[in-house]
Amino acid sequence: MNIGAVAKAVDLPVKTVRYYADIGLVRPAARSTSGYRQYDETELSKLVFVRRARAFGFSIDEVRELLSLYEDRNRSSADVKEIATHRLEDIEKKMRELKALHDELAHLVTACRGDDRPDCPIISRFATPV
Amino acid sequence: MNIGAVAKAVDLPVKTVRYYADIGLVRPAARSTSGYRQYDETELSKLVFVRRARAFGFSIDEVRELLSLYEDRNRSSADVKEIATHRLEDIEKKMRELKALHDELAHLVTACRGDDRPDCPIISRFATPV
DNA sequence: TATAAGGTCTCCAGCAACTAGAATGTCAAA
DNA sequence: TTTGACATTCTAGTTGCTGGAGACCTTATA
Repeated sequence: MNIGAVAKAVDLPVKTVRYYADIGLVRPAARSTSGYRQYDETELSKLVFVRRARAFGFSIDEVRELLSLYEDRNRSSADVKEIATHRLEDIEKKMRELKALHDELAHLVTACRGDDRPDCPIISRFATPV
Repeated sequence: MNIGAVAKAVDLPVKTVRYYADIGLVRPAARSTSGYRQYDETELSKLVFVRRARAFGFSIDEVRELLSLYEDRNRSSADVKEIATHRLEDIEKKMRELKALHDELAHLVTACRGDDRPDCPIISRFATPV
């Protein structure tokens, strides 16, 4: 299977598949005589796995780790759970920060009249000392 | 005021202040004979302004725009409100996505026993077809 | 068989917003 | 005077791709 077909099948851009090959995340099974990357089912599964994990916000390094667990028949679910739990904590932290940001900005937007006059609490909030 | 003192005063790394000067976001008021960047109160205010706006997730380009509004005595609050409102929408969208991600991952983490056995719904979730 | 279209290759560059480090220059105090 | 802290410029790295150039390969159609 050539890279174009693979990309279509796993719903990733060709460039990305090539990139994953370059960084050794998911290498093609082989190369054709003319140098084309050849993939088969095993790699397709891995690429889908990677796409999913990436969509969950796992970094490439985390995906690499997850992938090795996925490939390892002896992996324990504890290892996986630990990585996922860390990610969950990151997400929760980010959510809290985003919430705080949102609330303050929403407050400012509400307070700003949005007319022709220059007075605006949003600008003031950024300008006034801590 | 030299860059080190400025950085301390506005609570930004020296490198960042230099970077902001390089990209023309906040330029020093002058250079000393030996080439040192010289800042005064005006730039300090702007740098604080930039730090705050960045902390709110505004991109450098948005900050640039905000900064020009901030500098312009004739700006209308409507302009500012529009930029802020867009940012607010971005934040809300991101929050929704993060929430969805969080809930699914939390579900998976809960479902994963986290013991020595390899069975793990987190891995399965990434591995099974859409 | 020739040719055109489209797929693939490698390599280089760039995105955002810094950050790190090297090599060098300047300044103030002991 | 010499040390040490600070400053300068420059290059390159970070993350995770993405775009383009120029060249080669494959397939279909005329």
